Amino acid sequence: MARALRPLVEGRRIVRCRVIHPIVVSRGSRQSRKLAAAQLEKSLRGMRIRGVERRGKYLILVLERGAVVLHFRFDGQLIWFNSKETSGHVDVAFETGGGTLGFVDPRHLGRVQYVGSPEEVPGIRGLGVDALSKGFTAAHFAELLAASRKPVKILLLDQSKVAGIGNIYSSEALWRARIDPRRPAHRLITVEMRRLHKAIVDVLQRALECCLNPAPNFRDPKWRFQGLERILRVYGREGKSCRRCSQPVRRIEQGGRSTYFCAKCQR
DNA sequence: CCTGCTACCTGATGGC
DNA sequence: TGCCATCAGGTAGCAG
Repeated sequence: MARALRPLVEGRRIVRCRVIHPIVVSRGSRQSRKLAAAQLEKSLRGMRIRGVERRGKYLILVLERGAVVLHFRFDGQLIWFNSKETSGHVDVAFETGGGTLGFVDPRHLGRVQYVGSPEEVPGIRGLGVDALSKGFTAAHFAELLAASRKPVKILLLDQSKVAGIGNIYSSEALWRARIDPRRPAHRLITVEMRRLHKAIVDVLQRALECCLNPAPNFRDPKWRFQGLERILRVYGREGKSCRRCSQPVRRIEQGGRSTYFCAKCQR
């Protein structure tokens, strides 16, 4: 998202910001939502967008002064349109001279906020090492695993340990590394930790390549990252045969979320 | 401090 | 067709 968005918005000035559904700017009362919405609109008026950054699953529009922090949760997305008319389900519209960026989230679980610095957002301050950064080394990862008794799948989802791995890629990485998602993290042996580390990096990089070509078309109001299914080996394949050993893929619940794995070749 | 559970929202899907 | 239950790529806040 950050890479695709950069050429579209970098250097542009936000002429006006309109909050259409205040629920995405605050989870407080109706009153406090309205207040937060008004403050966001006021803070962004006339502000130039210097750059676009990503931290874990947060997207950040870096402004001349302060920043807009976006989180998409399950369904949030961005679209770009030319008119000022907000068609469809736009929650927040950022109008620039050359077009409007819309934050769209029909379920309203996503968040949009203006901050002086991204570090003010607790979720960002608390992020662990980013899975796509140089700091994510096998050695560091091994230390994290060794320090936790949680099931390894649950640990992978903990953004305060490693930032950027979600429910799909945690299942995918464990399948690639042939590790049972239920195993306590600290019980993995060194070669398994290294295998899992490589699997995480590989699966995220493949997904990234997939998402960048074809690049998302923000002008299509119902665009989605395409072709991700092509790289998925287990996620969502309950009952279908394992791509490695033909055993049926199982779905279990861990921490209230679905995990997919093969009980035969993941040990 | 850590851990596990639930609320937050709405739309799509599948069984009956 | 309509109705109901279930599921969804995530995180914050709470209790223990």
